[in-house]
Amino acid sequence: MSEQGIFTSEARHLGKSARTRGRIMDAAVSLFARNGYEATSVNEIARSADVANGTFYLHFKDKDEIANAVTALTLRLAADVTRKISEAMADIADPIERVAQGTRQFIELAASEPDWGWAVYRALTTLPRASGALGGYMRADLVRGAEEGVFDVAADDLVTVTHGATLLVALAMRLRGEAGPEIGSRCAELQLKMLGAPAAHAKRAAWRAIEPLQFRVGED
Amino acid sequence: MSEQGIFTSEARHLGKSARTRGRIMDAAVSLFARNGYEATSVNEIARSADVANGTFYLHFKDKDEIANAVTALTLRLAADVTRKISEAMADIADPIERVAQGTRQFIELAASEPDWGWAVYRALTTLPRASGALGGYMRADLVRGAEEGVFDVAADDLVTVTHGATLLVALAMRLRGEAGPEIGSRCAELQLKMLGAPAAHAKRAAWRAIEPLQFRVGED
Amino acid sequence: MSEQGIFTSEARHLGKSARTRGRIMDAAVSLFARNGYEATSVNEIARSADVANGTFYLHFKDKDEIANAVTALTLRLAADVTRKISEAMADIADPIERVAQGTRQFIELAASEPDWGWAVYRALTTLPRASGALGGYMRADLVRGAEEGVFDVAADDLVTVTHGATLLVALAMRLRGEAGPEIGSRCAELQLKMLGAPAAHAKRAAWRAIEPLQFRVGED
Amino acid sequence: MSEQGIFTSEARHLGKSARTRGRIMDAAVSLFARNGYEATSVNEIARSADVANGTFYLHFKDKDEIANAVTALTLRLAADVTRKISEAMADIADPIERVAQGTRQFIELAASEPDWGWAVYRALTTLPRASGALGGYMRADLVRGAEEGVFDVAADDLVTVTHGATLLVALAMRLRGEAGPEIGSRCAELQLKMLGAPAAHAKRAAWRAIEPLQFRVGED
DNA sequence: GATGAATGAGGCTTCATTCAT
DNA sequence: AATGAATGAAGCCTCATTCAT
Repeated sequence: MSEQGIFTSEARHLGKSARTRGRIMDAAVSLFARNGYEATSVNEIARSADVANGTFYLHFKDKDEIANAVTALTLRLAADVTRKISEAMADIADPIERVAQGTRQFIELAASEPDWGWAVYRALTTLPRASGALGGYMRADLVRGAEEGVFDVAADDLVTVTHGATLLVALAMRLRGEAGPEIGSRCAELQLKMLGAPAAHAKRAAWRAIEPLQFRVGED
Repeated sequence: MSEQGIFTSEARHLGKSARTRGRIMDAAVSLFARNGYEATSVNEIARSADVANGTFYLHFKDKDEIANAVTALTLRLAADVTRKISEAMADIADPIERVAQGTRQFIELAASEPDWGWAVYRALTTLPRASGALGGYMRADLVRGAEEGVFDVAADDLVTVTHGATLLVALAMRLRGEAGPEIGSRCAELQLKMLGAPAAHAKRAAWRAIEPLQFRVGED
Repeated sequence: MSEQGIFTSEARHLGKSARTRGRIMDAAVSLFARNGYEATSVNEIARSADVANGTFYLHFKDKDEIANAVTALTLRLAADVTRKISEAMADIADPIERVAQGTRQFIELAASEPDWGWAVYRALTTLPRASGALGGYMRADLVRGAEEGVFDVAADDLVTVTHGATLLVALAMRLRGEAGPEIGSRCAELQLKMLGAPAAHAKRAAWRAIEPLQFRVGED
Repeated sequence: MSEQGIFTSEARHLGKSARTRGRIMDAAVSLFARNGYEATSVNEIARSADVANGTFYLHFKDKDEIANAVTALTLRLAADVTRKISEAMADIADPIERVAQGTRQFIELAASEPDWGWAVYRALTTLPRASGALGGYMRADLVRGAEEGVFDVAADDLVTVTHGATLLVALAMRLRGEAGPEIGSRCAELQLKMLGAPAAHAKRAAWRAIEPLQFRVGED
């Protein structure tokens, strides 16, 4: 099971057709993330999914449709992940702690599932609008922090997108192997300072020991 | 002269061949920035540059080569710009003031030359390594600030790339018309807070009235 | 029963397999007539017949076979129709009256069953040899008329095919809705004049009131 | 020169590009006429024209465009031919003689240039509207005959289309080699009788010795 | 140097046909 | 008998690249 792709695993309880579709999606996610949409051919996806090229079109109307499907699923999984991270922090009220934990857990989760991590990275990087879909839970903490006066900026577009971009920079370094787990802490610290959180408090929250979450991406 | 593209103007003192090459580069920059590398065909570039398609290959070995040339020139021009911005601030010593001015001038310059702005955006966004090439002058201020103790973080990769990404977020909003000139100030403020500059000082520097620079991108 | 296709009804007393085959043929007739052989896909036929695409191949070796089967059945039904029209005119001896009635009844029958009408039109139009198969009963009247001296031309190929083509021109106009029931009379008049029948006699026969036949295409 | 296709010859004085286009058109005319539009592939056309498949698209936007071009040129040539036939009969006033000559000359001309003959046959057979484009000169004689009272039917749609269909039946037999030059006379006789011309006059006109026209299809 | 016609590999997509269930 | 997922050849078209002028 652990050898399966993120997206195949969603379909593992379903029929054969759904599993084939999942294999194709997995192949597409990986290729799109590695080479981009344009540079990835349908035949390449099919070959990588070990199906005939015609089979692709049994499951997707055209190349556009799989791109949309991949993006939608990527974002849905990302939203699931942020929701679960948020739920796991249900007992934490302090927005500073929440932002710090959220950023760090998200990065580590992505690091543990690099295909998905790159898919998220590419989706957020390529489709500017994607951040909106994902950012829900993340932005909630920024809004709350602003309301409570712990942050000194409103959670408008510039701030939320910059906040997200900061996370993505760290995420990419982590995925590329240019940084270890501490990058999450450093990134969180930058984010919190940018938001206007008190430096000492930010540092403490960002570097506090945390325990990794106990779920995997794509789990139901 | 003002009707010429950014890159043609570089070649205006050179021979006819160099001018043709410049026209092709200009066309490519604009098309790559607007539609991306894959979606831009060589014939389209040639047509847009008003040359026969075969002419393209007199000046560039293949499509890859022009992509590299475009990127290199984009980055060189970007470096020129940051150098000139830096020179224009020769009498400003305070790193906080320098970062604020640098960010704001860069964004406004890009806004006044959107083709170039998008080219820079795309280059920095697509090629992660590009930030290194560009960041030289910008990073110098981060380094100096760290040394002088005005900033509380070292200018390492995470910090400089995040610093750059923050600028890019604002730049994109400006180019898309989603924000006006004030976005530069807001962006600079976020950057400075992230770097650990005192909030009051940061705000003052970011919002101080400035006068636009008196040069154009691509001028020698 | 009246909702069934022309060809299904042929199979209504037979086993399930034959009925499925009939449904497939009905779908094919209609699609071939509407869109042509090449533009009609096997999957489309199967879908339109409400069977799985694989089922098609239980009943037909390949796409060619159903085309032949459809053509053969179309022509057989057309022959049935002309036979029945001929039988209904058993008490009419005058070849002029028989040609006039035959043409008019044929056109109106086709108009009342447009799917079949188009199938016949297409079969006769596409396959030049088809006219031979169909023309049996019609030609008989031409032959008899020539023998009796009411027509002044022998019923050779040119004459019979032209006779048929004349009918087809009128049939198409009728099916397209460009003409009403009177087109049968006008067509018959042209045919009879072409055959050399006396003009007055031809006109009288062509325009005499007739009563529609009391059977439906495909009835046994 | 006599080895060239009908359409190439139109381009023989033009540049290389026009000649290539002509070769492609010639190949397409022949293949469309032999196998039909759907059953003819672009690659087949290119191969038959001795060009690379990509070359096709230098000259035609898509397969549809060449079909239209072929049809348009076919009809234009057909109109040219009927015009020239009409001009060659400038000194003949009698509509009966004109119809007879027109039909016979048209068939013999087509027989002498079978590729063009088949193209015309297919165009008129496949595109019902095509007869309008072509029929101009032919219909003029029917109209005149009706006005002068030599024919007893008005030249409406049914009559003109049937008139044309009659010609096409004979044309096909001639092209298929199923009939010799006399088919023109026989066809013309049928047409004239259908139109109500006096039988003796019709026969005389249809069988009168004629001399073949002195021009070739596609000549300027 | 410049032109633009020509090339052919390769991409997207359809569809007749097969096969495991 | 029936299903419907899977196959892969083939069709349409684009485009990077070459070449004769």
